[in-house]
Amino acid sequence: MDKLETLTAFSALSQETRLDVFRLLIAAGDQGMLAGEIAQALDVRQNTMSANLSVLLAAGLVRKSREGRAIRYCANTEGLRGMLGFLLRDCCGGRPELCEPLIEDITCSC
Amino acid sequence: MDKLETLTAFSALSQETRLDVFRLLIAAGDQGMLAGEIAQALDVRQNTMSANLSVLLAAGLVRKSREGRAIRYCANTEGLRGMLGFLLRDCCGGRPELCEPLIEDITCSC
DNA sequence: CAAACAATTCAATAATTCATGATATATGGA
DNA sequence: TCCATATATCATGAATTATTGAATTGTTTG
Repeated sequence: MDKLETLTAFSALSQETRLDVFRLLIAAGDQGMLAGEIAQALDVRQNTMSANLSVLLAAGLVRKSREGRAIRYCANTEGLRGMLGFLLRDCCGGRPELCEPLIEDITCSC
Repeated sequence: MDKLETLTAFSALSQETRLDVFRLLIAAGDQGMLAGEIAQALDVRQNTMSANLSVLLAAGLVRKSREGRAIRYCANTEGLRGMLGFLLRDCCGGRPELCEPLIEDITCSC
């Protein structure tokens, strides 16, 4: 993850609806949610939600897959991990081996 | 850390100069850096840097302390921790005890 | 193939954010 | 007190971002 990707990810999460979506998808776990379900759960219009989901997708924070005529979205913990990795890369006096294991663990494949 | 604070923190880190500053301060560790040093290191005008430092301060991501006529800024890992905590609060099917220890550890008091 | 449904894209407006120049505040030293 | 240094604030204009209504694409069912 480079600086631009990290900025894009932070920018994506700095908007209320998108933060709500990401947290919802984190809570939903591996099975994710359909776009329509997400819009309904958060009481946001369909096209607004679609635009916000595209932003999260472009930021690498969610993944999508078609399911019949609906589209399923899942949180992409890989993206979150990359973001934290870039942010904290030099946090231990340039010895990343001290922090990287924690960053690996935090993204909850638990 | 509530939703508004989290949004403020993400917003603060979604701007290139501020992301650079935060990473610089993370790397600088406990001793932090003077406002002028930061501006010089990143080649940013004094008033622009001051405005950006205020944003980081308001977001709880840095702390400041006066030192003679200069002002020293340090990364505030507490703020980062809160942000991640809010983001991942429900990541383990509502069993925070699975993730919170990791979130505690990640902010590198190492 | 046509109708219904799910989601996306487009164009336009409204709101927010950013850097800048000028000015102001605060501290230390002569 | 007067000046120099270090940082912060203010007002402005330029650029970016968000939401909306309307139109469009892709999918399933009859």
